[in-house]
Amino acid sequence: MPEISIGTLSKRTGMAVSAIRYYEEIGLLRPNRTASGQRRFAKSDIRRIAFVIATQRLGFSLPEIRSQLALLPNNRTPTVEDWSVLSQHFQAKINARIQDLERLRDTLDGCIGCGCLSLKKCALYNPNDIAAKSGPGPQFLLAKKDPG
Amino acid sequence: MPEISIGTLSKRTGMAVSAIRYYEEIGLLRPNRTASGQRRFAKSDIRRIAFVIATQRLGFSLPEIRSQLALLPNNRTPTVEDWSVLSQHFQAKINARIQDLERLRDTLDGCIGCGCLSLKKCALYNPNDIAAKSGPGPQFLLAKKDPG
DNA sequence: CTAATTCCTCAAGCTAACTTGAGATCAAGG
DNA sequence: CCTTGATCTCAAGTTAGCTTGAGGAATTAG
Repeated sequence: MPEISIGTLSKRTGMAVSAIRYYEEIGLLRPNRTASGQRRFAKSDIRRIAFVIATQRLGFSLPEIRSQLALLPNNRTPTVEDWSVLSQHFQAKINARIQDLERLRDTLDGCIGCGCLSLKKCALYNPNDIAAKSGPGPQFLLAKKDPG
Repeated sequence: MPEISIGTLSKRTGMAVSAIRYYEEIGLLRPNRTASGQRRFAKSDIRRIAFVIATQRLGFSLPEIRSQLALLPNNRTPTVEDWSVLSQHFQAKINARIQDLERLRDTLDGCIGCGCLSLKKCALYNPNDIAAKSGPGPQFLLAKKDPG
């Protein structure tokens, strides 16, 4: 059996069936269909979902991830080489994000701690100082810890 | 006049009036009221909102931020010293987050790039390697966090 | 063959962090 | 005094990333 059912894919990845169907809906996955209409996924979709999980945890949105996955060849099963290319992309993004945080950390004391919370000059409110990610809500969807 | 209106607060912080009202609703701000019911904010609420904006950009949720702001004295206007305490708290959290990202970056090549995307041993999917997050993503796979 | 399981679609619901709109009141300027 | 603009409350809408439920069909185990 070269192709797997949605339930199998769900068990292999830990991703809920409903989520997988949603991923198809937004174009992250493109399964085949049996004559009766059931989805049949390639085994390489396991890795595809794994990649989605991983990069989501890094704070990337599904549209962003989709555009990255679009770099994979769609006429054949992606090779290790193919995945490596995507890896490079995200390495760069992680590095940029680390630098943002470091700069932020270095200016925090001289910003929140001092009297400079004037909203004019403070580095914390200057959009250029932090990776400009569009959209409402929290800009950094990084791992969150306890509310302390 | 020692106290300011919601419109003034909005202009000073760049925060929408509707957002300020929402912040009151969830307990981030506790303005007084005039006899006719209009909100009157302390000038120190400008800094309070500034703090919310800054820490939100770091990826903290409003409940988390509220729990931090609760450390401020509520019987008097917070001093630079008071704010500095909060600053320390967030410095530690930023450092932890930077470390998470660095570990992630260091394992990414040996994870996405290689053949280890087996979901079993890969560091990217090991919850212990990354602080559990809330929000988007498969819920059961990612441990729920305390809601502040 | 029957029963249990899995799968299908479509619609609606959920959470966070707000925004928008309706309808009414309040405050300030001329 | 009257008009304009600011403010009020309350309800519903928005976006992302899903989950849940209804109602029905297909597949699999016994």
